[in-house]
Amino acid sequence: MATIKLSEKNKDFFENVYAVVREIPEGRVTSYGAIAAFLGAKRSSRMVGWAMHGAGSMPEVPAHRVVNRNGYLTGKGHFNDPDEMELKLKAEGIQVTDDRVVDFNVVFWDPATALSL
DNA sequence: AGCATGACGAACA
DNA sequence: GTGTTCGCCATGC
Repeated sequence: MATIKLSEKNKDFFENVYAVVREIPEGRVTSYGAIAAFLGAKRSSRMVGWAMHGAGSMPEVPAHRVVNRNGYLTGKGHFNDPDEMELKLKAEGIQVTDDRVVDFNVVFWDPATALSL
């Protein structure tokens, strides 16, 4: 169990990330960079990934819908079960081949376009 | 306090 | 188009 100590400052960033991820509709995916950019920290895509790491304790955060800009399921190994990510995506109608989202450009969901600040 | 790492991304060769 | 390097910034040792 990872004891996540959320400092007030980080809490804000983490919650922003979670809020965006929660808005990802089923059958769609987005990228760490897109979320980071939407939050105004486009160069901190790594922090988004770190936020997802904490999201493991956040059941309501569909982290499986977040992949890298290449459409690869880079974070699959961080789930409880590595296959869980691919499985969930397929269950939502997203085709996954060789750990990569098929038609990534089509199912891609851009928070900057779908959401408003 | 300093060094190494990381669910990434963009730039460069 | 592929491979390598740097930047980003929080976390862990």
